[in-house]
Amino acid sequence: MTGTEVATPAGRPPVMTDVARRAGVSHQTVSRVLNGHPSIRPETRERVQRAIDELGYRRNRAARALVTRRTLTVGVVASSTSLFGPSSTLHGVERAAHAAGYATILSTSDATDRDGVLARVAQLSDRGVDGLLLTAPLHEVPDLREHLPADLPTVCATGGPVTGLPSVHVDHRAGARAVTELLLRQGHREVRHVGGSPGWFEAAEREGGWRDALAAAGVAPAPVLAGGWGAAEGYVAGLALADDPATTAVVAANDQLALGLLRALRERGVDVPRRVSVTGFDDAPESAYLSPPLTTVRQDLERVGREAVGLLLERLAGGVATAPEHRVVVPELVVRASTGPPPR
Amino acid sequence: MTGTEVATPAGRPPVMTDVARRAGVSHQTVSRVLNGHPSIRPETRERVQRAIDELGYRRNRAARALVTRRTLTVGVVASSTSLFGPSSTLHGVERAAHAAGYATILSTSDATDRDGVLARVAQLSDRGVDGLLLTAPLHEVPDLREHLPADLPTVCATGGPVTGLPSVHVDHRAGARAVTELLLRQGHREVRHVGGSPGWFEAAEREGGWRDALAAAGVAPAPVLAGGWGAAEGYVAGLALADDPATTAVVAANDQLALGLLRALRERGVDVPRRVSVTGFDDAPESAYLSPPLTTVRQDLERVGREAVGLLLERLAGGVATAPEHRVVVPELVVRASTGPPPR
DNA sequence: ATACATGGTACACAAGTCACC
DNA sequence: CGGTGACTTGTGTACCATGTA
Repeated sequence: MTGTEVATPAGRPPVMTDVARRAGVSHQTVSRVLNGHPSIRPETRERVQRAIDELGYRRNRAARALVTRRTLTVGVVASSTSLFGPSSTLHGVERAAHAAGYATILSTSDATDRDGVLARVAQLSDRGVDGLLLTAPLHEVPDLREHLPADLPTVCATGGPVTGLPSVHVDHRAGARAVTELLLRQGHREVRHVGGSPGWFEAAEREGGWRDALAAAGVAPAPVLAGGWGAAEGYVAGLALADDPATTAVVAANDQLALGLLRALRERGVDVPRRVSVTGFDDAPESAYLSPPLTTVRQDLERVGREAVGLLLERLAGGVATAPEHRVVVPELVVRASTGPPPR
Repeated sequence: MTGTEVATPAGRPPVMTDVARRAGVSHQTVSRVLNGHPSIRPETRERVQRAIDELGYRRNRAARALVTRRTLTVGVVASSTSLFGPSSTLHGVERAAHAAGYATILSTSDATDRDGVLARVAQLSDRGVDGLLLTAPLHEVPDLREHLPADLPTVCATGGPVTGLPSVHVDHRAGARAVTELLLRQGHREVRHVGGSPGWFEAAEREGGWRDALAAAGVAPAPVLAGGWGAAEGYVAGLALADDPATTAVVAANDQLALGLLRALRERGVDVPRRVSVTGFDDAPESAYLSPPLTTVRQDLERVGREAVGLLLERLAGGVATAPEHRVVVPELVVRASTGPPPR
């Protein structure tokens, strides 16, 4: 912290015995002070502490890790970290882990690629992380559990529950159902859907929620428009929808898609929300400032990250492998100006 | 990788001597194989390798770090990781570091807070990272160099050059000058500026570039509108500008601000670009899909991250402290439909 | 005789911990 | 309370002796 490198006369960074010598105590006593052993006279403790400060002594992490078999590090395997969702989750993870004294090693794996993810996991395991947090889309790997190191506590913060692993996830289905129901309530007789990237649990669940709501209302779902997570895909879908006079409402799988949709509809002179209502999913910070402000579903992803870390810390502390717990975070409908009753 | 935990008969994970025993060689030979020592018979090498595979042996990172004094880990101190800019840089950093065999420990420090950053640095240093990469806004710390651990290779990937440290940064000034010049060329007699968050080098430099261009054209700069990095601040600025008939062009310090501006102007019935031209900075993925598509400045931040890692790796390998190098990444003007000639 | 390939031993790295006084 | 000494964690490595080609 001071920048000036305090060291022993010998020139090398101080070690525990240097502290002991300086404080006039033994190796053992310094260790007791450092690890909060009860039977240490306050005066001794203070003398040791002073020696530590004067020498600028810092415990060597590697040596501790070697003997304690703990690194106070958790590995995080994530994908698509440039997207708003994943990056929010990661932020929550990093903060919560840091607050608990753990560092996070992030390893991004670009694809929905099972072997890629497993390779990252192996690398992190080799690095000696105490636990593992997965946020990559993994629903395609039903036997994931068997492919992970058995002795490495692991939790998921993904789109949905993962077989055999504790996980935290948002109830995307409920969120999508809620927006769709909103539109139906406002009088729309048909609601279209622009899907997220194939292979993502989030995409499948949101589509599922949309279907659920339609089914409950007795409306037959029109074909899903092939999508993705970006504005470009939304734009393409929007151009297609603009030419269809029957369309009065569109549920997009995320806000970026909705942004692209809005652009395409405006370009074609289709008024939102008077002729077509549009909704998103995520509530990205800028979605309140689109034209018109976007009706969407807010999901507290930082909380998902926090809770996932909490779950992991429980495993790290408890040691006992209780049944895998699945925590569900409920999203919240945010109604803005991009939705309204259909034209008559 | 297999998930089945291969271990010695004793039940504990295999260590080097287990491999040696199994291969019928010595401790020393295994080590030589592992570290690529030249004088090893191919046949022996193979026998050792087979033993390693059969036992599922993995070298213990902590033990290696203890003796080699290298962890193959770099620490990254970042702030505002939820913003598009920082998160792009981080992505480049993570990928480049991973490709070079280094893991990254991310430590986010929320504020433009010098002590906060230094605390993160100290924690990472204690963790035994081999090098440090700073992406937090740090121009306020002219004597930063003296406050950092002297023996820890450190580079910056920030808004601008940092005294005494190697760094990679985008030439924000040139970027801002280029957009401003574009507007002047198109005939605008006055160009306003909505600034970024105070305390950020990026914000200061972009404002500087705007001023430079105006000065070169002999135009007196109107007061900067207080800003930030979010759409909300842009919206506020936009409401103020909408009422000013003299305003025909606005340079925003980033795309989010521009998005807020567009929203406010549309709300007030001000046509973009026919009455007012608007530009951003960043070229976020969705900026091509705003209405109208945003003229902006693209900066290759992933490259900034990559190059910063490259600089760091040089220091880690070379050892020799050459003069701090500053690499500058030149941004690129992206002209879209949000700009045009002023109304006559 | 001269490389090369390997074994054996010993110690270092820095901290944690146990038994005993 | 706290000192002493010995031993542990898993690798890296220097040194020196061997054996083989």
